[in-house]
Amino acid sequence: MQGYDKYAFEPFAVTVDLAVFTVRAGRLHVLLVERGQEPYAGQWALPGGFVLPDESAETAAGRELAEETGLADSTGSAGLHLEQLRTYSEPDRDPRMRVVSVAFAALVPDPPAVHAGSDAARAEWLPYGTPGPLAFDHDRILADAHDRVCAKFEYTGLATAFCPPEFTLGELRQVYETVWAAELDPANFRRKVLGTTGFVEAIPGAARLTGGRGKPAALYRAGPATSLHPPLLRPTTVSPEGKPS
Amino acid sequence: MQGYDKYAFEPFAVTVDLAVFTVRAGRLHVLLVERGQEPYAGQWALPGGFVLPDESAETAAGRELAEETGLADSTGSAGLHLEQLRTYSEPDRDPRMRVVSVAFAALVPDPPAVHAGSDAARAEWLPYGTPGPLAFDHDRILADAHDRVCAKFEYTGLATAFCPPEFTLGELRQVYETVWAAELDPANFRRKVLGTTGFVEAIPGAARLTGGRGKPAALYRAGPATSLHPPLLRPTTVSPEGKPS
DNA sequence: TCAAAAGTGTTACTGATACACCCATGG
DNA sequence: CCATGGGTGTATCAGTAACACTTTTGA
Repeated sequence: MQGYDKYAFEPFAVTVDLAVFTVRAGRLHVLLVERGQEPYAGQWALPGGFVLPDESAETAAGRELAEETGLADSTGSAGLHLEQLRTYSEPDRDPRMRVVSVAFAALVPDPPAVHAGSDAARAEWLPYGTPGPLAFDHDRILADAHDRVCAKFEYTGLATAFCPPEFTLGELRQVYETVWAAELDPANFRRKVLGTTGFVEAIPGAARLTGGRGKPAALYRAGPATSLHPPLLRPTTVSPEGKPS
Repeated sequence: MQGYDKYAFEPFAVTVDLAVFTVRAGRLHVLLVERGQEPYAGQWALPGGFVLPDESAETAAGRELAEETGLADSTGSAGLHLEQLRTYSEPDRDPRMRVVSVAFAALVPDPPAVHAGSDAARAEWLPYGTPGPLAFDHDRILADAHDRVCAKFEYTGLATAFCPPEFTLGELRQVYETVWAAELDPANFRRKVLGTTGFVEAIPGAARLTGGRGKPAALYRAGPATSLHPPLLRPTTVSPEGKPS
C-alpha cells in the first residue's frame, strides 16, 4: 500500500456473482439466467452485475438479489441470507476484459416467483446439478457455494433461511436432507434441534397438518442463535481425507 | 453479467492485503509495515500492493509475501500457507480513490528475517494486538484473519505451518496454546494428534532435547491430512452465542 | 535428588446412534 | 383399521476431560 500512483494500476471491472439457492419440492434449486449474447450465448450463468461507483460488493449483491428475485435485501432479517463467498480474479476468466468478481451465496425460502430482472434475459430456478456447463467459471463458483452451504449447515442455524417464517421440524429436517442428500433420523434430529438453545422457538398453540397423513406437527420460528453448539453433523458424508474449506 | 459496456463501469483499483502470522517466543506475531506517506503516515499497516494486469489475486499475494518475507510462494509446499480471506470493498475505505482489496491470511514458520521489501518503508514482526489502530480498515481485516486462523486450527492440520519441518508434539501444542491463548492437556493433546491419521508422521529414530530440562521428545513431520476427523476443539473459548464465521 | 517435560493408563461423563414404541390423523 | 408422520424413551457406543502415574533428562 505504499507509493500509490494513480496511473500505476490497470483498470479492473469489479462485478458480483450470486449463487442463489432455494429448496423446492424436495430438491435443491439454483437461480440461473440464460445469456443472450457472446461469449457463452445461450448458456446458463449465475446472476450478477457490476459494482456501482458508490456501492460495496455487499450492497451490489443485495441489489442484484432484489432485482432478480423481488426479495428485499436485509442480510439479517427474517429468512434470507446473503454471504460473501470469495473473489475470483484469474486474468482470463472473462475473454473480453479484466473482470474481478466477488461471489456471494444466498439462501431464500421457497416460492419467490422469478421476477424477470431489469437486465436479465431469462431467469429460472433449475435443480442443482442439472444444467450443463455454465458460462465463465460459474461451475466452480457454484460448486464452492454449495460446499460452503453444506458445511455451514453443520454449525449454524442457516437452514431456517430456506423455510417459511413458520415451519415444522419435519420441514426443517427435509431441508437438511435435501441439501446434504442424506437421510436423518427424525427422532434424533428433533432432539438435537430442540436441545440447542436459540436454534428454533416454539409457537405456543399452533399446529399444522402435514399434507394429509400423519399427526399434526407443532410449529416453530427461527431462533436467534447463529452458531450451533454442539454442531449438527451430517452422517457418513465425512471423508477422512476431505478438503477443509 | 448481461449487457457489458466497456464504459459503463467505474475503474477500480484492485489490491491485495496480507495478514502474515508467525509464532515467535511463545507469542503470536504479525508482519506490519510502517506507512511513509499520507494518508495514515507513520501508522502501521498490513503489507500488500496492487494486483498486476496479468496476475490473479492469489498470484499477487504470493508475490507480495515473497517480497516482504523472502519466502517462496508455494500455496501447498513445505510449511507455508496462503489463503484468501474475503474482499473488502466499502467505497470510502481509501480516501484517495476507489480501491477494492482482496485480503489473504498467511502462516509462516518462525524465523524469516524481515527482508526489507522493494517498496516497504519498514517492515517488522509485532506481537498480535500490540500496535495501536492500523491504517485504513486493516484492524478489521487483521481481526477477521485471526478469527479464521483460530477456527481452522480446530478442523485442519494448519498448525504445522507455524512449525519448522521437524518438530516435537510439545512444540506443536505450544503453537495451539499460543494461537488459542488457552492451555491444553499434554496427554490428551498427544492422543488426539497421534490418533488422527495423516496429521503428523513420526521420524523413526530421531529425538530432540527440549531445551535442557525434561525427557527428549520424538520428532514428527507434517502429515498429508488437510482436515481433521474428529476435530481438535479448543477448551472453553466456545461461546453458546458466538458468531458463525 | 529434584524439577521439568515426555509419554502411558484409567475413569467418568457427554453426546451420538440406533431402534422400539406410542399418538393422532386421513383414507 | 391401516398407513403415515409426529413425538418419546432407552440402551449402546465413541470420543473427551481430568488426573494419576512412570520415564528420562539437566541442574
